[in-house]
Amino acid sequence: MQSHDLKKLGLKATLPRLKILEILEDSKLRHMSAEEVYKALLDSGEEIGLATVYRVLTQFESAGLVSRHHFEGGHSVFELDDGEHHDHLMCVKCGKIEEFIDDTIEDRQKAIAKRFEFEMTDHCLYIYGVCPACQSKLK
Amino acid sequence: MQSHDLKKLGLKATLPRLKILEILEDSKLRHMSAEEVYKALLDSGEEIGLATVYRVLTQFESAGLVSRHHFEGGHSVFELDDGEHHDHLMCVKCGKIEEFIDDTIEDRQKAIAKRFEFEMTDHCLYIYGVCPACQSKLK
DNA sequence: ATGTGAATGAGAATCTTTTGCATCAGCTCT
DNA sequence: AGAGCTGATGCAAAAGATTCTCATTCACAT
Ligand SMILES: [Mn+2]
Ligand SMILES: [Mn+2]
Ligand SMILES: [Zn+2]
Ligand SMILES: [Zn+2]
Repeated sequence: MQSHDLKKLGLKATLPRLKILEILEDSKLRHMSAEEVYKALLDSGEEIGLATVYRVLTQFESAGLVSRHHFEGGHSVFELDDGEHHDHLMCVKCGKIEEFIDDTIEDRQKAIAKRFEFEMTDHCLYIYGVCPACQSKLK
Repeated sequence: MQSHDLKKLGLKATLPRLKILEILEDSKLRHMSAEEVYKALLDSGEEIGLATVYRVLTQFESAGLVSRHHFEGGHSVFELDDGEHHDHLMCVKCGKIEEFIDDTIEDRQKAIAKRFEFEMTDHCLYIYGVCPACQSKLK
């Protein structure tokens, strides 16, 4: 992501915005809370306020650059949005997240929205469980 | 729900617990926030603290009497759990909620969990959209 | 009826997210 | 490059949701 990409979206290419994008692109965590982004910025030597992190992430969400999820527990996590929808599978023990898409499920969702005459705007599916690694640990 | 049902679950049949169950059973809202339960209690003349409402709802969740959902926005809403799983369709304009189950989707979810070797513990699907009533209003 | 441990109420505390406001920094136009 | 306008930032305060602390009360087995 380059500064002129931000400008195309009507957002000034400020240092906090560029750094936050950089964190989201480079972090091994694909899904980060605002706090995690904030800490990663500190670790990389940037003094950017937490309020700015929240503001920027929300702006990025509006611009379609990132998507926000509410996993069990309720608070927000963010990930870069490449335009391709996907759903999530999360380990309730260690928090590991797997991503998937299933066209059959996507189709059924559309059919259900149609049946209730809803104009679907969004949807999300979360599967929770215990990942292979955590299953082994429990034994 | 009777007091001996609570006792079976290892919960004393206290007035707050019985009243909260009553609210959940009688309210026309099937999905209520803790705050909404609290207000409903006040309206019905019960002086029950908000902290108790939170505690009791959490206990009921652990006991399997109610289930908790995090719709978009993140905070908790509760509903009586009759043991039958279902998913949700929510209007982003007015908050109206429709419930549904789709066996095809349920099967696909199991298959996905299996593919990733997760032991599935739970899952939830939220479809967001604009309900028929709100579509008309917008015109 | 009594005793004991569990449950409650009130408020303080915590956690996450948002907001107000003074200051600062991109960006556009010389 | 410089000036000015406007939006962006930092900090601290505020807000909203939920949990915790602790003194008091209550449910229920005895
Ligand atoms: Mn993802
Ligand atoms: Mn429901
Ligand atoms: Zn795990
Ligand atoms: Zn509606």
